[in-house]
Amino acid sequence: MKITSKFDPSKIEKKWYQYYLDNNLFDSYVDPKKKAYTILIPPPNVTGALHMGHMLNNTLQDILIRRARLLGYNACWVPGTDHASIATEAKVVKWLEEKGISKSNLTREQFIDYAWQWTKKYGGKILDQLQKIGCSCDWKRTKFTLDESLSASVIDVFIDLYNKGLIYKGYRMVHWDPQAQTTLSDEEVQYEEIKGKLYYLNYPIKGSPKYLTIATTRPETILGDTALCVHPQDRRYASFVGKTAIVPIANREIPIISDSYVDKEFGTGCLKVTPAHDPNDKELGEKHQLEFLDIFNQDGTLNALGLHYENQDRFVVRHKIIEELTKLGKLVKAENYTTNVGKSERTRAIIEPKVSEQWFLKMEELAQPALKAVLEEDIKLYPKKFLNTYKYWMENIRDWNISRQLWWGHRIPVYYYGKNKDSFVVAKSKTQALKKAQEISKNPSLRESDLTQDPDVLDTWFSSWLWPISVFDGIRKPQNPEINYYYPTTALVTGPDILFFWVARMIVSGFEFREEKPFHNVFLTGLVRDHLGRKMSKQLGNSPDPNNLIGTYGADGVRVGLMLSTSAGNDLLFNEKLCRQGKNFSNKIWNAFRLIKSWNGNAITQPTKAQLQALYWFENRFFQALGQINLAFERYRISDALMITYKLVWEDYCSWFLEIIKPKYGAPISSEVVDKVKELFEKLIRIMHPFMPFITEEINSQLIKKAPTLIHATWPESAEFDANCLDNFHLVKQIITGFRNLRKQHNIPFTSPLRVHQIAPVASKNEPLIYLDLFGDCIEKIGYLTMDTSKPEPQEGLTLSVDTFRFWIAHISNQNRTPSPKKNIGDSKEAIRNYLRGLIASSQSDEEKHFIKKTENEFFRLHSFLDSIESKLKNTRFLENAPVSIIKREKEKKVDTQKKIQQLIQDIKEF
RNA sequence: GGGUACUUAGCUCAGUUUGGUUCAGAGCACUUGGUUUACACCCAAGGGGUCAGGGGUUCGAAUCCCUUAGUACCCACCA
Repeated sequence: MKITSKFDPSKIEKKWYQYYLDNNLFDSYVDPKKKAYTILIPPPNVTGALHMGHMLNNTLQDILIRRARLLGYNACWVPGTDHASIATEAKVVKWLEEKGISKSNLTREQFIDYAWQWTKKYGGKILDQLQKIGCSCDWKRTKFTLDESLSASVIDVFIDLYNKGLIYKGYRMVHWDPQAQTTLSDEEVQYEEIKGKLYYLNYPIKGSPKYLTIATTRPETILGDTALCVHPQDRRYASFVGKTAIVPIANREIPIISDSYVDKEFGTGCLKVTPAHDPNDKELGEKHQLEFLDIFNQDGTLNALGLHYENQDRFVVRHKIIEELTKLGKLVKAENYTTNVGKSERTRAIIEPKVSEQWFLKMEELAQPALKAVLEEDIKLYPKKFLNTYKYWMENIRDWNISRQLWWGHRIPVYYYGKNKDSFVVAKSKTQALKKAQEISKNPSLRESDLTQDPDVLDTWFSSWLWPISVFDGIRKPQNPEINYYYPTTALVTGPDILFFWVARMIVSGFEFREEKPFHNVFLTGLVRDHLGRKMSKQLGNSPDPNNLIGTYGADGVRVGLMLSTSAGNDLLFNEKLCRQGKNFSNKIWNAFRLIKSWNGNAITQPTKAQLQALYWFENRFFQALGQINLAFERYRISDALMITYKLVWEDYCSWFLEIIKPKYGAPISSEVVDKVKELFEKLIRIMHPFMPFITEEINSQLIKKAPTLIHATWPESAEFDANCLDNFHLVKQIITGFRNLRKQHNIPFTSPLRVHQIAPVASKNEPLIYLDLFGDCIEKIGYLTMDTSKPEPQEGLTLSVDTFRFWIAHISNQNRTPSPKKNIGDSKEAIRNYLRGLIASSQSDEEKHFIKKTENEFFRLHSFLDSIESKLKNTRFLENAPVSIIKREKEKKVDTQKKIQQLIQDIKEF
């Protein structure tokens, strides 16, 4: 591959992903010798297209799984998709409509057939997209919730729970989605504030000229009214209780009852009761044994009870009925009113509360172990703040409505054999059902054709709550080695929006069917929002296309961009700029690689002191950072781990370390140094690999090849580090930065940029502790800073070469004004001050005086800066803790630094 | 209506468990200077914050307590 300065990720991404697949590198097999690290993908909807939320989730999972692999675990990431009954069925219906086929003209079998066609054609695309961002799933294990084994598990579980008496059939006020024509669970309903009207209507009283006024937001439901209700202590209405009111339009007679449920303050204090269409009214209705009048068809139009409004939509009727009531003089007034209206999460249709017959799962008992496990932190939630919400929900859990009036999904294994609603059996198959039915009904002449299976399917979550068990076929085969090995899984990574839908229920099922938690850790990511804080949605069009992102920034770049902004558990305000940062980082790494690769080390050249020093320092810095990274991973603070890595690589490795190591152009470099530099780089590559699998893999293949691929590599081992050395280097940085700052302030022009070419502190007390050649090629122009601690006596400040000082002056003024005196005026502060005063005294103009004064200030500023760090530096010994081998070589190669400095000073003088 | 959090630099967020050696931090953005031979997708330097407002406890508060304001999420939904 041709090396270019700009890193082009597209080719290597394809190349490496294909290589991984061809060599089955993501596969995992039961291996008792290794510890398992298991992650199950939260199965995306089979209809789904990859969106930013998936990108975030799955990148996190991939980072965890790749790191686990490096740590030597048997890492297993199981992918798969969810059949998502409502969402998929809706899509299939739409697809068929486009083809001119109506669902109502199809038999169930035909429809299911089409649904499978659709699924096979368009479904599961999302898994291909996951491959593009580098997800290292064990693709051979890919599961679908409608797979045979998973479906069979669902049916087994239904039967089991039914036999335990936990599943029952009941009439409930359910959320009815008139568009999808199915019930929804509480969780599938979203409330929205809608501006509507509160209508005040008069109900005549039978046998009296008086009337009662009620307030309602839903006037169309008056046709289903079966009572009026007032508060028992409400004196205004006491005389009405027990009388009969007449429903306008319908002219039906209904009782006037009293119940303390009614709020005297709201509206008129008089409530119309519609038991079939309001959850609270339903309770009132049951309590007072009122009639239930269901006035709606399944599609939200009115039925025969709607009289002349039959077959008209509920919202159309609302307007018409108000017109009619106005004509009849029953409408008192209409106030503007804001009300919360429930909408279907899937179809956005306004929910109709409806009493209907449904299957339920009793939850209270089941929830107990699941509650306990989380409260006792047997299962850990990250971040912890979700614990309270979880607790509250589990303590107030309601029975789970598990039936859905759809075709796409797991059909409820209930078979009716008689006309009576209770004449049913629960069985795995029709054949078995027949046997049972024959036994129970004591009617051996029953035939299969006499059996009708319940038309409903199960809630999608009723299959996905078994996911951790059923992907390893642990429901049907509890002793399956697979499930015993991989279960409980290590971590679950998902969004907090499905904490109850899914996470809580998986915990419940885990304890119920395996008596063991399904996972150790739950990592809840934030929701992905745009940079304005809005949710990403198709309507807003603010969700970037992942494919484009990958194309523009590379998979590694996008991964880094996403991870940079995911502080644990907070929503993520996604900004494409972050991907650019990720891409820039890739490029930086690539160029560091190019630099290192270009070095041809030779055995003759000796390492410089600065190089040895830098090697020693960076190694320690690496281990410091590694410890921090490991800790961040343990706490699931992935973005922290990445940021530490990012700074380690960019700042420490590239900006400081490589700049010190780098020889002057064309100068030789010791092969020993090159080897060590590569070795350190290779360590960095390994810790970067989980974040940026592709670029690291490519570099590994070109540079070191220690392991055939990074899938085979190991995570670097932790080690103690020399904190003292890090402190010392920090000081060196401060000095250098200080000088750069001064240079910048004085706008001193340089023909070449400022670099640190030498940092050569040495061990012996008899040598200058540190000297900095700050200016590389421009050495003759600037000179040196020396800090000479060879003198036993404590010094006043640091020794600064006067020639250096002169040079400063020269440059601060301008090129023409190089000071003439070349005599040594002494290095002490006093001497310099005297010298300056002399200059001021003899200066010709005010301008020059001013200039010198200014220079003096600057000089002493520099001086006090150096003073401030001098005390710290005095006792610093950079090599004190260096490995013996380095010290040895250091001694062998010892240069008389002082001599060298004097030589250089001499050079400057001559200049 | 009930509950849980949150408010720190222009932006996104660490730091609050256990008050004091990270106490005012990071990344990005910004300003200035710079094409050198890894990288301008770059290098170097710099500016920026009464830690939401107010009060209290303390020798000492971003951190603990009270209070006000604002924001987010969860739960329940009143006709």
